Amino acid sequence: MSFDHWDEIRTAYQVARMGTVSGAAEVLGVHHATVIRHIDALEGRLGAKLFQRHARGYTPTEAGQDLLTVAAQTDDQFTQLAGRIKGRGDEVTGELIVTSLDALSPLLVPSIGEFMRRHPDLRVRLITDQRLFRLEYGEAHVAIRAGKLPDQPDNVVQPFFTQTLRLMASRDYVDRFGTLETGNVEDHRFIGANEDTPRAPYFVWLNANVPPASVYFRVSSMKAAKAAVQAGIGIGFISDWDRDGTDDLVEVLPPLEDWSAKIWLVTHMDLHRTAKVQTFVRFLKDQVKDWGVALA
Amino acid sequence: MSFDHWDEIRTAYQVARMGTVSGAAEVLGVHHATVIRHIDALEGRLGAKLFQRHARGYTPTEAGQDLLTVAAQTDDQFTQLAGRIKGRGDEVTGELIVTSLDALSPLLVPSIGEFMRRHPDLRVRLITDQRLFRLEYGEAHVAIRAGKLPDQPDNVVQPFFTQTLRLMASRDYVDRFGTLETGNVEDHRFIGANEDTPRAPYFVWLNANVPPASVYFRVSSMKAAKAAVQAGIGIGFISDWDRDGTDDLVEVLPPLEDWSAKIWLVTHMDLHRTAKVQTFVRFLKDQVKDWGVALA
DNA sequence: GCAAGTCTGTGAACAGGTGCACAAAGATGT
DNA sequence: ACATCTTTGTGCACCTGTTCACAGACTTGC
Repeated sequence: MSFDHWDEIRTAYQVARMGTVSGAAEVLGVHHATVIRHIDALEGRLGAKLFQRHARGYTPTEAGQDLLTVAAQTDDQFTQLAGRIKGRGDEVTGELIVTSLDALSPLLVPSIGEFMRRHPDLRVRLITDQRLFRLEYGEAHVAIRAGKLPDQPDNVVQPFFTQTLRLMASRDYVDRFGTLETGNVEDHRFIGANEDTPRAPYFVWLNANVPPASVYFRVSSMKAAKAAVQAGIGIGFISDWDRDGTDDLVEVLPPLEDWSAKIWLVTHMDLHRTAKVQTFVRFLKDQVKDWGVALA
Repeated sequence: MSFDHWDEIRTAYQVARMGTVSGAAEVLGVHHATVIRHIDALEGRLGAKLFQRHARGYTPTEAGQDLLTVAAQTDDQFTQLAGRIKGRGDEVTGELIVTSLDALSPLLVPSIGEFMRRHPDLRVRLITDQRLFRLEYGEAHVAIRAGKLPDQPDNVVQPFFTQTLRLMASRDYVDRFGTLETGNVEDHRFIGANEDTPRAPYFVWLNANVPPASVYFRVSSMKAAKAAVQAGIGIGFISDWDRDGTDDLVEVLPPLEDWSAKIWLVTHMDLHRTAKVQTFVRFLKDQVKDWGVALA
């Protein structure tokens, strides 16, 4: 159906360009006997003469000239392709796919915006989905993951920062129920997670230390949890970096070690070395300082 | 500068198309180990990863997708090229270059016109030049030659027809000088060739049998010779097929064997088998019957 | 959850292609 | 007209790249 040996076309192309087998052989860096054999094989395969042989060299026939023009285009496109691929490693363009926890979006998105301002040719796709996106299938370039250190062999994992949380309630709630320091756990109303076996360490702590009966409100996102706390529904976890509209809230217990969650920056081994991923990862780790969170 | 191994791009193309090394190997008709080595070599040469390897196969990276689109175009163009080259052998299109003696143009051109009417896609270039065009350099597809049988090894030569000539003069001339049958050669006025050593057999005969003093008019073309005869300048050769405006001329001597010139149809070995050349040559030999000339 | 199937990956035997040396033929320059 | 140079063409030794066989890892169906 389609051609079997593209190299032979390349050889024939150089012969047509140079006009001689010897010249083509020198350009191609092979012996002239090889060139002759390539041409013979190609002609045999096509069932048509591509060149007229004479003592001064090879002159292309009609078919040979046709091949010349086609192969010239191909050569052009391949050189351009090679240039693009080689060059692409050094520039930050194209698409960057980042998968992250939705909870971190308020933190992450402004930083990504700043990154895009520095690299105008970059298109970004931020995926915050329940399901785990697999870097090895090329579904994402960079993943921001929480929890235990992933042990995927092809992934290069580096610590991003440590997310510490504050257990808070509204001033209104404290007026009615007091803080945890003053009262019993059983007398309080907690905001928990929908999942029975949550992976977040603070919810693990909650499951372990708070009876289910005291959990009056269960949510799926940190955003909902924060809103619930602000509404005075109960005691809930709020990220330490989330200072927006938390002035009216009070900490009902000093932070515990058990609540802190390590956040990891994960890239695929193959993509980690590329400039696009590298600069993005470095930029993100720089931003951490401005976020006012604990470094990992 | 440009790519060294086009076959590797072809391999990578199939891998990108199929998604797996094994699938590509089957399509390419090689072992899958070969495919892996090609990809590895190509990636090493480009300095960039083209695919992400995982247990379900190879998924192309950004660079791999770029290669996919480029190589798809290439594959298309190569298949089209092969189709054109293979098909070209069966059809009579493109350009047909014929080199001939200018003297035969009045005979040849109408026939070529008829041939072109049968093959509308054919463009023809008729070269009637002093210098000999060399078929082995692809300068012409078909050559019409006179004289001795050429012995070029790569040329396939076949007899076309035998050009016989008539030695004629105007009625007016005969009234003044008589014919050759009635008078001496020395008393006549001949029309000869400019060249000292003419290749045409009838001029060779003229040189041998007519003293230079009797040659009063020398020309470079048969057309000029005919005009000279018609003007009553002297005795000259006119092709036997040339009946146009020769009614007022009289033959001053019956045709001799020495005057006849064999006309050859010459093609290059490589091109002789092609349908374009074949049909043209056959058509020409058919036309000979209508020309009213002696078959060779 | 286990087994079958599919995929990638790698070291060793093998073979097809490559390079080499030499020959022949035509072109070129003196 | 001769010698020199360039070019194509070919048989043989060698080496690169291919095939083969096997292993390992993951996916998938039962």
